[in-house]
Amino acid sequence: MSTRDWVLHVDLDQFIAAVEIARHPELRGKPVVVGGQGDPTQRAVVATASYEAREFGVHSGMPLRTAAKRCPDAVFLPSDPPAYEAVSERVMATLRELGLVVEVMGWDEAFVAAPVADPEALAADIQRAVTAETGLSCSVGIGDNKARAKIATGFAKPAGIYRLTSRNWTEVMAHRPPDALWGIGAKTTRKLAEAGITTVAGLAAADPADLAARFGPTMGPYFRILAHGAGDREVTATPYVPRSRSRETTFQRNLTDAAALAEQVTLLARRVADDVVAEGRPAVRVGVKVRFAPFLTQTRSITLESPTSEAAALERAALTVLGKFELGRPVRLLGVKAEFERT
DNA sequence: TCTGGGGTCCTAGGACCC
DNA sequence: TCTGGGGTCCTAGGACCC
Repeated sequence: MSTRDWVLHVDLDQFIAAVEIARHPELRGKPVVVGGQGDPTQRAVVATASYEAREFGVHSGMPLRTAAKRCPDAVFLPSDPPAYEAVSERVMATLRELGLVVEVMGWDEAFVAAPVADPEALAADIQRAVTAETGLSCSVGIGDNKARAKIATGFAKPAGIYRLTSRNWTEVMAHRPPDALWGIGAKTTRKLAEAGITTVAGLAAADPADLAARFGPTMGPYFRILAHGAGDREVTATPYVPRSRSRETTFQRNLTDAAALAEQVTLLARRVADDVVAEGRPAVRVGVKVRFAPFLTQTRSITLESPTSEAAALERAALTVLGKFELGRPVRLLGVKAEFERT
């Protein structure tokens, strides 16, 4: 076989739980749930559950309280982002040391350019190197573009390798619901069903003009392209430039008092200002998010008169934006966001 | 299932201008 | 002044992803 431009998608298995198990070996084989402060009575959700915990129906995004009901014997651990960040960097460094172009997609996943004749052999090399360096296992999807490589990884888990290309796309994907595609979720799947489209094959055959009318001029036709498994194959190591920085907090007890809300917004704005300074580019917009009990979320924002990285100016702007809300009802979450200039 | 935190991109309406 | 059409900016919300 000749050299081709394969794309590999590398995804660590149960990453956060695996990092915790690696440093607490006595937890291996047990149901482990990581999230929040590790206290299942608090307002927080599951970041990652070990495969043993998933057997009980525990999954990411589930409230810790629910996880504890489903799996009372699970070990609950607090989330420790700096630890995951450090392990993630070692994984990415390992991939680069193999001489690969790596496009990082998050703590636990990356695309890798694979201009090789035997992508399965490279995938196995990657798995061995990652395990040797970190003790963690990963799954690898092989595709003729990024979209297919990403979806392939789902079929490779755990610790496997799977190849998805134009050759087997229809056989593997045609009968599946639209949310099997990367970029289509539950909401769009439901809207598609209302239009009589319930499978990837149905979406691939849909009328682009009809999709545009239902989902907008960009998203509609794009969904059809997704259903064909088409997409770009360019893997770039260019560091990405953030568009925004934000901080938000869900309170353990709802807040109502105006002074307390202003104080919390000020604290969040200070943290955002630190991030803006670290970024080295001024903010052009400031937004505030308020989630009222039980779960109604509103946002307000302003464009700054002039771009700034000054903490005092960002705090003032955030308080001004807070003033645009009709407060008085109990608040469960506050957030502050700074946006940078689009280039 | 009483629903975290940090992001990205798209849509749509109104303001404003020519 | 019974009211066209295009372009851009601002703002709020929605969907999705890790």
